[in-house]
Amino acid sequence: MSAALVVPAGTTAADAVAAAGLPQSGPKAIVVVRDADGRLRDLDWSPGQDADVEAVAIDSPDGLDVLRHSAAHVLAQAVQDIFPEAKLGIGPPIENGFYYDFDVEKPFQPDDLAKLEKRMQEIVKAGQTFRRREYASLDEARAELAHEPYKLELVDIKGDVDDSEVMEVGGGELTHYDNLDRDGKRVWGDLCRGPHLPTTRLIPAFKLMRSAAAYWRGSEKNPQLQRVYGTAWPSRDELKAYLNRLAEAERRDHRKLGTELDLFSFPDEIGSGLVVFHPKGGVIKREMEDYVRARHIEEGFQYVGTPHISKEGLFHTSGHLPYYADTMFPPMHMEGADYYLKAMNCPMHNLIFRSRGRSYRELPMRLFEFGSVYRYEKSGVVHGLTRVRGLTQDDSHSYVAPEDAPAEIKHLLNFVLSLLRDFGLDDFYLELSTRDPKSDKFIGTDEQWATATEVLDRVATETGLELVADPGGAAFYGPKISVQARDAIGRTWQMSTIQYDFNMPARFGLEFQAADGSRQEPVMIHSAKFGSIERFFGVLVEHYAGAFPAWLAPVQVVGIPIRDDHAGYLEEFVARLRKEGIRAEVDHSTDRMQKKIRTAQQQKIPFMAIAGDDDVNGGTVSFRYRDGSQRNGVGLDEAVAHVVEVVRSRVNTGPTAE
RNA sequence: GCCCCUGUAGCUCAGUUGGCCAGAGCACCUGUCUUGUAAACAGGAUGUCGUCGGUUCGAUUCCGACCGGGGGCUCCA
Repeated sequence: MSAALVVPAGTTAADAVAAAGLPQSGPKAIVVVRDADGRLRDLDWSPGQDADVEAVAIDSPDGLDVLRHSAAHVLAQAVQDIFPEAKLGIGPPIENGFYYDFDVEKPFQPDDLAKLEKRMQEIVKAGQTFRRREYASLDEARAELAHEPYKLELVDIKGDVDDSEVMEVGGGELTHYDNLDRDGKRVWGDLCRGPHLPTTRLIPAFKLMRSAAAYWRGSEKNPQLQRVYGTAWPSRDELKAYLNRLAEAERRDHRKLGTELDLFSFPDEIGSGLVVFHPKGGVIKREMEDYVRARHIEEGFQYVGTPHISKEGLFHTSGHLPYYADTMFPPMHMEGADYYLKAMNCPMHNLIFRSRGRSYRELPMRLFEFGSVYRYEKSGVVHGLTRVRGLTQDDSHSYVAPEDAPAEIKHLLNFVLSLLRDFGLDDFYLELSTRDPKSDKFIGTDEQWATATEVLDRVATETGLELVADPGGAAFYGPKISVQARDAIGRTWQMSTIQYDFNMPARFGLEFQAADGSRQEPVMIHSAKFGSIERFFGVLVEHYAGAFPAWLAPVQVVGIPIRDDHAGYLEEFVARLRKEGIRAEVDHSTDRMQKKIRTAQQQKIPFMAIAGDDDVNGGTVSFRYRDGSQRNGVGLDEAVAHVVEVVRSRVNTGPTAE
């Protein structure tokens, strides 16, 4: 981990690290130190007076950033070696790796990456030293960087880019890092605030991953640069482990599993981002919906239904149209009116609330439906089930008296967490999205935002879950809490959202009659539990790698006869299961039994029920589970009860004989 | 929307430096075999090589546009 050190005046941090006997190479190497002000310093830093510092190892979060940013420099050097005309953009560390942006004549091709990687290996092997150098003045920097237009731009705006992504400038001074070869000759250099590894040789394992275009400084008004992504790790084993994680994620890809398990497809004839569910996917989707619908009703929601299109006036009233017209499908003209496909359900629920006078006795009023909405997502962002153009929201709106809003939000938050747990996700954190006071995108008064944000913050904090701030991430009409869930391999997905809305009730003129006879405006709380059924479906496919819990599995039991003449016996068993609502079938294909087992394994069916002469004679079946474990010779009554028990319990693990 | 890559059988993928009938494995169909826990054997059918246009004696191959897919950027009520 980290160790406290003193760097005596006039000596270097490296001297102190060596004197303390800390590792200077290997997977725990100390690569920089943190000074008393929390600032990271290179190992060749030499303080003017004795300094207390903390040694930072390459495998710590800061150490990894230093490693990866140094690898980005090596990449940039390799690019300018091979493509001397390339102009440098920025090259920060990111999660698990780094990137560097370049302005080049021709975009990089896959073989270019191989060449660059090879050149990087040479640079790493050469053991170049990174050396910090401070510019005496802005003009000196400008003169030296005259041939690097993007760097020049950073020098000129250095005041307002002091953030984690722009490593080039910041910290109140302007510095440069030179790469020196073993003879001390300068071979390359880059504007950079640092810090860096002492030498390139401390980059133990890296790999270039891909290239892609990226807008300069993140704005689509700017030119696109070519970005090269790479990854770097303190050891070869960690690199290998990271690549294995990526391979595992690829194996779980819901688009691939969706085809293999015959769950859904995106027919070209329908259009990009529009999914059709096949029978097996339909079973899972229906189980999800049935369960969620039942749970909503238990929790006091009323199931409603609304159409897919509406005249445009409704979306003017709601305020959506001015903000989101370009992400809605264009209108259809009919009978002198413009009809829009709906992109959100709340306006229609408001109309249900407003359809007659409401009493305080009806509150909280909770309207819920699976509402199909259509959004014209840009062509470049449509992605499997996680980003589609037609989706079904499990959308609810709670109308409450303002003083009851905190209790309602708490109720909703507990509800969504319990629902997610029911589906096997149980590792969460919360995000609180608030408005950006500098943006004019948000409507409502400061007081309204303050009240709403305070309520959400308080309720979120009370859950005891980790709470992450997301400034500027709010919807235009109010702040929101979102629930982020970690899946089986540690990736996080934004699932549920809960939004406090003080705006739409006023726009729709919603009111209820209070106990004292006065008319009052309710607060509206939007909540989606899964966000979209399609997206949650995709997340579940990846979370379970296609091996759904028994209660969700499209086929729960497959009967496998040893010989054809055992099939009739299994048909009787399967008929008993079906009577209990179990999705069971017998494999009547001409394959041999081993092949049928293989097929059932590949289809990830939870229960295989095998029967041959022994089982028929004994009045039993033999279970083989998805994990390969077996329970042989189980009596038919017990076998039926066993399957029914596992399915009805909705357990999300197993089944197994273990 | 922008940049790059990509589109050959239901799936995974070869292939054609422009030329007779375009290939493999799996899946599918037929037959033989009748089998105790992840692939029996033999035979068979399968494609307007994404679409439209251009170049050419000739295009699945080269060029262009469009459509779909992938990776990013931007965006995400």
